[in-house]
Amino acid sequence: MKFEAATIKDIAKALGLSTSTVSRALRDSHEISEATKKKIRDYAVEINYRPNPVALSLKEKRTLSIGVVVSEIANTFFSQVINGIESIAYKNGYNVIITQSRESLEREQMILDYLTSRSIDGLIISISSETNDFTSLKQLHEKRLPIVFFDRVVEEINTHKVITDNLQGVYQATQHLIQNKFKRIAIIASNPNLAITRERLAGYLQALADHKITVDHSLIRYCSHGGSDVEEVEIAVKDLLKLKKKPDALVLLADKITTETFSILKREKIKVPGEMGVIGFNNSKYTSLFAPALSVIRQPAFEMGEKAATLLLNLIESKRAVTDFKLESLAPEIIIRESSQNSR
Amino acid sequence: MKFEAATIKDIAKALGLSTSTVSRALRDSHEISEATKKKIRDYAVEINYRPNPVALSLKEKRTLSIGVVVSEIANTFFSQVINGIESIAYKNGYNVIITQSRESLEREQMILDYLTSRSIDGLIISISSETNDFTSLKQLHEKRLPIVFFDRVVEEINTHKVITDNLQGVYQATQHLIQNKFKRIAIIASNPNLAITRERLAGYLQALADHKITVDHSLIRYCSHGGSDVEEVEIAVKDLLKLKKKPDALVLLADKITTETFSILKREKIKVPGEMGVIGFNNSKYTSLFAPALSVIRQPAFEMGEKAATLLLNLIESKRAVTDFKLESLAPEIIIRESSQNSR
DNA sequence: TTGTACGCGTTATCAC
DNA sequence: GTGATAACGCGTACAA
Repeated sequence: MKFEAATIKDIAKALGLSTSTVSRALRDSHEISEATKKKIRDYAVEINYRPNPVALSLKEKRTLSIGVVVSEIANTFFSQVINGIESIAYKNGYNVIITQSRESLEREQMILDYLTSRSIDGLIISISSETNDFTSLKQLHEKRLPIVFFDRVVEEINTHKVITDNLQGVYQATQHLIQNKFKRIAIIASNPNLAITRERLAGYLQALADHKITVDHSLIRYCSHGGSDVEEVEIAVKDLLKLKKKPDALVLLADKITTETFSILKREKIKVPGEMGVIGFNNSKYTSLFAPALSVIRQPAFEMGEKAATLLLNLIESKRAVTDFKLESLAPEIIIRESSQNSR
Repeated sequence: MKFEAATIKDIAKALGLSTSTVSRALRDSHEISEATKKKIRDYAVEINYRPNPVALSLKEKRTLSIGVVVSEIANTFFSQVINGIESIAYKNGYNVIITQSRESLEREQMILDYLTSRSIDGLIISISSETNDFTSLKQLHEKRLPIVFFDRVVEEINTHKVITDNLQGVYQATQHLIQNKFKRIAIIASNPNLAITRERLAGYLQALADHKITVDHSLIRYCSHGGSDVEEVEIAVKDLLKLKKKPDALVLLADKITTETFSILKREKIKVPGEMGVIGFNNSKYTSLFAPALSVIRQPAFEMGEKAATLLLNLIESKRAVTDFKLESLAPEIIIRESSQNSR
């Protein structure tokens, strides 16, 4: 079952003209007489002619579409980034093909293989938490596929990158807890493979150092799937709760880890913030409706998407090879609500 | 800046063969000798040859991609549906192009125009809340573009449709409130243009009728943008609160209306469920973390996506014109939590 | 001002 | 068993 559409040929035949005349008329070439142009245009409208983008792509070796790879669309942060990307892309006549790696390296490879077999002009990607092998991304980069990283970037690949100032965000969050008299601040991080995990941890460590608090390594936990595996969060939280010297506050370094942890604490009837102060990364509006309302580190997701898309379109449309790559670091927003206010 | 990839021609030239031989060898045709095949295959692997999907599309008049139009990706319900669509599409070698109408008829038209100018093989759509003119969808349908509707379907267009059993869902939710001794149950609906709005309202009305409660039309409100316009929800809620005979419970007929209303009640310090019982459509996991935990009507979103995609692929791949169209109606899940439990 | 011929990458058809 | 050619739809260099 297929639906057929009109082509230039159809117009040419119907009007007794050649395809080139029709083509030129439709592109408003000055070498076509107004009379013919009008005739052709009118007929084109009449039969609702649309140029075939596939034929154009083949000819011009571009598809006017960009690929986006995120770990999960349903994650608010990513869907907001995608909104940003989309808004810029559409404005510039580009299509956006969105795909999800679901935190799997294997799926990410498949997607990259598929997308880049020539059906996209450029790529915007936040790598999966599993990804520790960048050869296929490197190959694509060497083949000069325009790539922009955001959020989970690959440090070793030299191209545009858009991130949140992760270190600052976590530094401020941790400092906020310290100033609220929390004494044993634990942290649950995502996969240590990821550069953002290391940066975020650095913010935590620096805040402790600046406030002359010695690091207790038993208070640092990792979730290698960034919280998308519910059990790993459960293990991390319960391990912390089992410690002889329990933490009295938590910094949570990924959206899913944050909500999952909050849910576990609720289930375990741990009072927040009474027994446990909580602040964590999360981009959902819903966290303000939690009880207690959740303090969060919020990333400027929409803006990140806009920036990433703008940079990518620059790369795609630049005539010569770009060598001056930017690292855009946007300030996160620290939203203090009840969950991190120590009443002691 | 562009990246070039190997073509059949390159292989042919390098090996001193014709393009047709190479093409046949790569498709494992029996009319090519094993020796030649091996030589060609090895070289193809060596230079990492990938067939150009654009050329294939042009030749085969299909793009192996399907378009999806939703009002907003960031809406959990839609992102879950998209997950379902994606899972089926990828399994069958199809690409998914996701777009957002942002509840705007104009944007929806643009998207349809763009997508269907031949760059997709089929369409899965949940129309925008503004859409009351279906001519362009009808035209596409007449041109035999395979279309599957989900959620917000167009009744007048005869094709596959996947919906939740909206009437039942709202019926049960309303009945639950009645059984919990709520006496004045108000309802905030989405745009009355939408078939789902009418169905959902019918569920409410039927539940009232079955329990011999007379309908009070002052308790029925509409949000024409489905709650994506914050103010319209604010107006609806405040109007209800201003009534001389205030409602003591609310049924909310769209995801955004639900969370927005909840947020307003919280801000206005209306006790839920003490002063106002609440139940509404919502697909986010987060609602269980609200205080009070929110009772919801949950749609089987992932499954809806799977079903819609499966039906669409059937349409696309069917040899003859399909005339037997299905209306799949999936059961919603009514999740009772605190917000709808009357303690009186 | 308009028409002819070619190429983008691939495969089907026909020829050798 | 392999090669040449046409076709998919479009735009453009070259011809007229």
